[in-house]
Amino acid sequence: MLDINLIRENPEKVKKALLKRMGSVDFTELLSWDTKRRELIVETENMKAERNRVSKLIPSIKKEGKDAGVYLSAMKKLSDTITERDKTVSELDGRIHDFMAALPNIPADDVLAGDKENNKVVRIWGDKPEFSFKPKDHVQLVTDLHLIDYERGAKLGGNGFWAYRGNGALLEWALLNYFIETHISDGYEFILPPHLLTWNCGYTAGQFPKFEEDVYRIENGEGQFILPTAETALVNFHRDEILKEDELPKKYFAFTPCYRKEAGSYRSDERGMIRGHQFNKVEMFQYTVPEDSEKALDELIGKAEKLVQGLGLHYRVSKLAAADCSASMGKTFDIEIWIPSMNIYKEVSSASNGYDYQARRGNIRFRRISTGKTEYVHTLNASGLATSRLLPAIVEQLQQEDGSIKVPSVLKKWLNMDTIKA
RNA sequence: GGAGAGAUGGUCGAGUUGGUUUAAGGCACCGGUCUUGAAAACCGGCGUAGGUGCAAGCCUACCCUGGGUUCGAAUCCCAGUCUCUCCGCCA
Repeated sequence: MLDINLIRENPEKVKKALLKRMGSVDFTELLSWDTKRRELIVETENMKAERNRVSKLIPSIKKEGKDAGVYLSAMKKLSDTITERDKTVSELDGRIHDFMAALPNIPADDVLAGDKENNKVVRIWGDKPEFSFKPKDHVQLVTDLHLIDYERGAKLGGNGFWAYRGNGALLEWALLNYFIETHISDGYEFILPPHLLTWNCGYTAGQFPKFEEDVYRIENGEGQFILPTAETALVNFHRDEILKEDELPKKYFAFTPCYRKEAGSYRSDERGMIRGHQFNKVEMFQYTVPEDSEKALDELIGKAEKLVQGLGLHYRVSKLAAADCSASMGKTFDIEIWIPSMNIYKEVSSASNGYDYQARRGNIRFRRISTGKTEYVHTLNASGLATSRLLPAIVEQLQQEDGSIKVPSVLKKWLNMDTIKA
């Protein structure tokens, strides 16, 4: 949610910024609703003040034994008018709210306009592995090595699901442990949240109402949906709270599977486990004071990169153009990992600064010590990491001529073998 | 799933036969006086939001949520949510 004051005071500036990510922006109607609303509020509040004043007089009039009938009927009439005007105000409130709730975040000044094609590679780490033999693709590798069972996964969950088995499950579990251990030692608090969330959680995160179709909803539940990312849970952890300035930043991470409908997605060219309806992810999250959020974003990207580096995998970092960022986010960097067989870099982490956008939706504030006033916090999230693209990258980048996979040394604590063999 | 109890500002808590409570009071917290410093004591401040005003301020709303009754609702009525206790069922 944007601050409507920004639009009142400088509609052109906001419009210009939003046009970096949207086709068209028009505040004319919004501003007329807003003006009308404020006029009506002044009117009705004056009436309410009058009603309060007179109502307070009535007991003493009665006490004196006089007849208050004149006042009663006048106030009855006034109350009816107030009720009617209040209805109009709340209708306007609703319209304004719906309009505001549908607006995405304002892209940061240094974020380029346009969609994917304007994403900028800002860093490259390592080199594309060269093979002295004919490398296999990950679908073949994980199948040959019995790491992933696609057929039985689809038998159980339908198209877009797979099952980890044997060493594949161990490898997955080792990766998650590696992430978790790293985050704990960096001072992040481990959260295991509910996987079923209420509608409000989706709203605060900025996924609802616009992207309700992207999540699975529980048909016979109490209106919950299954989380598409742990971000949705973590951003709601402090919803409707006023935090203390000196307890910020709050640093959390969570492990959950992520469930996504991926309706209308480009699955056809993405074999294997590049895009599924369920994947595992460890998610980092920070609540910060506004002036520290850029620094926090750097920290999050750095942490995600360090995890990939630890695995010894070639990747690059891209700064996303405005329209490629999620609606709630003002700035996003993706860490993209090299998938040799596809000749392409695929996202394994997305690190974003939401600024105060989610905080406004979720009413998440802190009290500034120097002023005693409340302000909205900034919220940031970053995957650390998602495994569904990582595992293909690992098996493809670290495959050897005999078809086995070299196990990264950071994982040996949990996966006690040098290579994964058939 | 059943029964009971409850929900008031950061926290505890008064108010619940509707109208001198404009939500008392304690604690915590902040500022000040005193002190070499601290504590204690004393003085003052101290919920959130919307509107209006250059400002001081003023007005309005909010006592779990949403409706309703009334000139007037923390207080009465209806529906719901959550928490606690107990019982049942279940991994």
